[in-house]
Amino acid sequence: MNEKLHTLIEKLLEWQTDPDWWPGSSVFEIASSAILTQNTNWNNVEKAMHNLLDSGIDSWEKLLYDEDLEKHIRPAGFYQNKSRALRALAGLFLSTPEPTRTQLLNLRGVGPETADSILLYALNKPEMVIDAYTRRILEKCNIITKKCSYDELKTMILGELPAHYDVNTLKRLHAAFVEIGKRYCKKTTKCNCCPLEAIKERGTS
DNA sequence: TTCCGGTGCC
DNA sequence: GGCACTGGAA
Repeated sequence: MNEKLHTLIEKLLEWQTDPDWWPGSSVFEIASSAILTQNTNWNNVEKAMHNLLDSGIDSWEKLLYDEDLEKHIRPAGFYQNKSRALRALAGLFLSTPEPTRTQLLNLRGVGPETADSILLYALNKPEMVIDAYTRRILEKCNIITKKCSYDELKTMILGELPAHYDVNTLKRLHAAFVEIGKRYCKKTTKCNCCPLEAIKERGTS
């Protein structure tokens, strides 16, 4: 039990963020954008998604056989890696509509964060997403160090959640991390206007 | 550790 | 012109 982390999570859950904040109206759109957003500004992801949808690519089958996939997703960057990952994901979803975490992780270009994003937001499975925002906020609050692995951090956070947490709680918690990360906890800015500042200043427990 | 990468902000 | 952006692979 980490008192400081527990308090921070309680605080974040008080935000009452929208559990359905992740843009996209289908499993295809949500899961595809999870690939596209890897280390990339969301603004660029939207451009890539619009290119796909404007070209009539709105299903795994169409994406799999689209010869211009690289061109369409170009604005999202890393387009060679991401187009390969998208095709791999399309193949998996076409054969298995509800893939497991292990199946997702076996795809080249799908790591733990992308897998958890797809499971939580596209398939409504109870997984916690650990992203750059989550990590940065917890580092600046002196709750973790850089050495903390993805799985360690995920386990740590799940251990502080209310006993009967559900999928929407996980979505709202991650949404709150993203919100704080985007608005206050920038990489190069200070913490003095952050709503979590009080927690940061509190000593480690 | 380094590479993949276009976009927007400073 | 420099750098950050909801990562992942080798």
